[in-house]
Amino acid sequence: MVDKRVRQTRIYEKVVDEIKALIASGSLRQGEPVPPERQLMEDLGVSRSSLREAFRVLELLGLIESIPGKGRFVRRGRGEEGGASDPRKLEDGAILELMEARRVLDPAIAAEAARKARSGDLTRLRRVLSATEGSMAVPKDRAQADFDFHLVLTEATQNFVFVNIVKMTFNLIMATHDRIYSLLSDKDAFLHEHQEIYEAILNHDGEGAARSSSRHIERIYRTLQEALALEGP
Amino acid sequence: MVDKRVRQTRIYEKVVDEIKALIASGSLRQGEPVPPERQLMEDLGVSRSSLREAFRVLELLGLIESIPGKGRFVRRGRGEEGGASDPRKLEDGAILELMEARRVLDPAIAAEAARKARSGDLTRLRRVLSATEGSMAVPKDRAQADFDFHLVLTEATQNFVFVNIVKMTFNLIMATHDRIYSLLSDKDAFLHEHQEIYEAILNHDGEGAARSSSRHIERIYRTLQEALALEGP
DNA sequence: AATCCCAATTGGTCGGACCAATTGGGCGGC
DNA sequence: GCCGCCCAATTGGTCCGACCAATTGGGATT
Repeated sequence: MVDKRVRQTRIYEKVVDEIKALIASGSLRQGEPVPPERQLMEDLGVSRSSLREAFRVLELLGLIESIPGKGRFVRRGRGEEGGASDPRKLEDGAILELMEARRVLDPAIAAEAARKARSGDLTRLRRVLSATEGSMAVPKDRAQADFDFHLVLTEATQNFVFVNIVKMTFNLIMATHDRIYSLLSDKDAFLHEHQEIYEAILNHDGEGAARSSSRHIERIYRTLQEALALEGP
Repeated sequence: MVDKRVRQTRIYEKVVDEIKALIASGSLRQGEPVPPERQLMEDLGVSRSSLREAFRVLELLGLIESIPGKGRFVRRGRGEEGGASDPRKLEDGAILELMEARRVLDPAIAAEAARKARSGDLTRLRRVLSATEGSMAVPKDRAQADFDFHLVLTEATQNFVFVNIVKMTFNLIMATHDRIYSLLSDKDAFLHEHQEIYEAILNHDGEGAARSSSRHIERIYRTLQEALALEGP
């Protein structure tokens, strides 16, 4: 009998969701302090350890900031200094921050990959491209395809720092902001742009790869910006 | 005199980088189990709590999988299944790779910081600069000063992805290669370049900040290249 | 030989303790 | 009365010890 057991939910995951819900509902507003650990233990009925593991995650997601001796604070969203912004904007802000980082990174990585790629890397890129042509219907598959392509691309740079960074950012995207790929529905554009990047790399054209990659991420960025603006209250 | 330390690195962050280094160096291979918590506590000399917070992060980054009752395992990356994963030692090559990543990142971060910095960020930058003027004698202090400056600079971008990236890459430097800073002895150049970046940010001059940052990192890159070449075989 | 059972191992959770940084209020000096 | 210093309370960071649940492997039983 195959073991179908689903992974049990850890307590810290529940806490993460509860805090995220508190932020989304407006109970915790941007810049405001989160109740201290010792009080939350009581309110949520969990131990301090679980609480702290949850906050480690929330920090990494860019939702919470911890300051020893002071407290934890809901991070301020983008730009909007003036008060009363939609609480929902916080997670949206995190998504846009992710994309802004990629606007810088992706073209540079593509250029470096074009310079450094070996034949084995090209083969693997080709394989990823053809493998994902048919499997981009569901948002989850699009996310996976995008991740696969960019990871293989990054590994072609043979720079472990880039690889670490890409793994990290994409995992952040896929772990918690899977909403992104339901907003990005144009699979043909995805495939075509990836193809374009691949061809530039095939020709060892660093500048071309950077340009294609830049167009790719700029389109995604604009699309997300518009989609998130539309969703507003 | 007050301790000028601007920021202390959390223990779990160091653990995260040590584990990442173990994976990158090939000491821990994909699919293989990570040593159990109770043994790692001893090996790394940290408490189980810090260890567990580190693994929460490594899980979120997709590097580790935890299975209760069994153990923790290095997750298989999607790009590199074909075996032959050339695990390189984290040595001189890694230093240069780190610097190549910074050649791309630092100017972009400086430019973004120039656009986004608020008065509080400028104050903190000034404080870091003046605090480190006198404390760059020992290599370890130079490393700390460089880290502090770049971290505060990055936090001025108010982009948590950049902050995460910088924390990780710099911690990687300091954990495994404080040797870098014994090769970089020109403390006046360091200070002057940091000062220059600061002034560009003060004027909200994105392009200027990027140029200064680029000069800074290029000098470091060249210096390291020469130093490592001299040390060579 | 096959099966069952139990003890050891491992991650998950809890509670308590202490440290370091920050903060705010009260006390003392002016 | 005002200013400044100091201390106690608060808060996150770290460590330690304990117990639970799931898994595993080997030995005892059948």
